[in-house]
Amino acid sequence: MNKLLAKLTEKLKLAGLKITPQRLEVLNLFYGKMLHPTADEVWRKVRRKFPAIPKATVYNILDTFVEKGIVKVLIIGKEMRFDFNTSFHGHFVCKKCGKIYDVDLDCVGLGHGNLPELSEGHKVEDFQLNFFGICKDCLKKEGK
Amino acid sequence: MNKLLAKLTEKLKLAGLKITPQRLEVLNLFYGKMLHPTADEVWRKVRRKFPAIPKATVYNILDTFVEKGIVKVLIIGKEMRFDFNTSFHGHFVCKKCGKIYDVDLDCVGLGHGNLPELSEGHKVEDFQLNFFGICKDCLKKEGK
DNA sequence: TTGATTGCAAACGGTTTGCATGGGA
DNA sequence: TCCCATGCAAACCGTTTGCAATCAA
Repeated sequence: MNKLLAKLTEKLKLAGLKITPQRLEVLNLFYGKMLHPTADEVWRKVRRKFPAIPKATVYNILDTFVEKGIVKVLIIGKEMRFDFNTSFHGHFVCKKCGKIYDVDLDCVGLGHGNLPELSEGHKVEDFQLNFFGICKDCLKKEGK
Repeated sequence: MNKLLAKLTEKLKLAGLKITPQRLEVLNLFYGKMLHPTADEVWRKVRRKFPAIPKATVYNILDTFVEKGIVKVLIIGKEMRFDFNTSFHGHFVCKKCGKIYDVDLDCVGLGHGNLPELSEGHKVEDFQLNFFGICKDCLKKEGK
């Protein structure tokens, strides 16, 4: 656990950010976990340790992280979410249970930072790919 | 031009919607054109013909069209936009000029309604793919 | 005529802003 | 000490809601 904190502290230092308990807590709660929280969800969890923390501060922390490339913004439906996994990957959103999964993009040739050539001639630097459908677990429950 | 109006009228009838001048005007302004307006942009254009139309009515019309499958919702950055081209295609957003282009997805095997098999086992029914980078026109201007 | 659609105003909620206070380097 | 970050309150703005008036069928 101390090892984790040391790692997260290092993460902040590398980004040129000051080490604050609030920032460490946000990282501690979500870093390396494949969750995709909204700002509100982050706020609710952080409040367990900092009951009086304003939502604006959480937005502040998250915005800073996005700016420094520690997290990525993710728009699912009409919601802004935060992705603490910054590697190249896609997302699958289950229409039934609403869960969001990370998905590997080798199947469409977009894995590991591989960028496509578009026939239109634009220079691609980044992309966001969201799939929608029924997830593995919900398929099982349906018995199909 | 009358022929176009007839076609748009037919479009509404097929969707089981009443023919109103406001709905026809929205379609007339955007149907078949590869634009990706925000609700505000639609409102501004419709106001030229209906100066007193409230924004809520435009939202109403657009929501109805989405429900009936005449247009698709598109979230680019943090903005909700409307896509009057409902065929399977992706979007390219230029970081320089902000323009949004439709792009063909054959290059990643996702053209013409072709859906991928994900290794994770989820059943894909739909997807949304946005590319970000520098567009053809801006590349030219940069002389690269 | 009748229910759907429009016009209008007010509410709503997630996000942003401004500024005083406090804490890390 | 000096900023940067936090805490707090209020503003902001795109979107939604409720309801009366109007219009297409």
